[in-house]
Amino acid sequence: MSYIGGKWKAVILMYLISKKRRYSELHQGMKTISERTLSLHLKEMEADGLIKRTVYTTKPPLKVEYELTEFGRSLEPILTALSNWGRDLAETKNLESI
Amino acid sequence: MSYIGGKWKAVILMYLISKKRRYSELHQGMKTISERTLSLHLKEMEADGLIKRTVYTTKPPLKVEYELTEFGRSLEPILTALSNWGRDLAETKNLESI
DNA sequence: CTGTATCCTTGACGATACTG
DNA sequence: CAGTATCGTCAAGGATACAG
Repeated sequence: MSYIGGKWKAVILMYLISKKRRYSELHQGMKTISERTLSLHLKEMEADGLIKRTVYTTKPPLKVEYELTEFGRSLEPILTALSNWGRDLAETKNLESI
Repeated sequence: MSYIGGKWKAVILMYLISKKRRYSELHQGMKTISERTLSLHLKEMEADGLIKRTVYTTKPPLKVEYELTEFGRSLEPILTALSNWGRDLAETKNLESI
C-alpha cells in the first residue's frame, strides 16, 4: 500500500503509536532520516488522514506535535505484526551466530 | 522492510499463501505486473529465503512452481493484517458513497 | 524549533523483444 | 512455458542551505 510503503512511513507510525511526538523527537529517533524525507512523509500522511498535526505556539520557537488519527490507529495490527516479525528476525540472527 | 516492500512483493506472497503457483498463474493473477518485475521479485524473494522454486521438467514446455518456505510463512500475520485492512478500507469507501 | 527549497543520485518499474 | 536483456522513465530519498 501507498499508505505504509516507502522506507520510513511504517517507522514513523510506530513512533506515534505509543504517544504524541514532536518533530524533533521523530527526527532524533530516526537518526538517519533526512529532514526533507521526514517532512514530506509527515505531510503525506497528514493528507492521507493517518496523522494529525497540532501547532502549540505562534511565535518561534515553534512547538508542533503529531499524533495518530483514528484511521491511523486502524493500522496498528499491521504495525505490531511488522514489529513482532522484525524482532523475531533479529533474535533468530543472534541465535544462529552462537 | 526490504522483504515485503515495493509495489508487488506483498501481493505475490499473498498469492502463495493458499497454494503453490506456477509462473503463469502469478503473471495472470497480477495482470498489470511486467514480466521483468515479476521475475526480479521472484528471484529476490528466493534469495531472501521466502519462497522456493521448483522445476518439474527439463525439456520445454517448462513447468515451474513457487511456494512459501517456512520463513516465508512467518510473514503470514503481516500479510493477513494487510489484507484485512485493505478490505476494510474498500468497504468504508463504498459505505461513504451511499 | 520546525520546517522548505534546491540539487543530485539511485533504484523501482514498465514495455518490448528475444532465448532455452 | 518461463523467463532474460535492453532501454527508458519517473519517483524516492539523501545532503545541504536557507526561512518563518
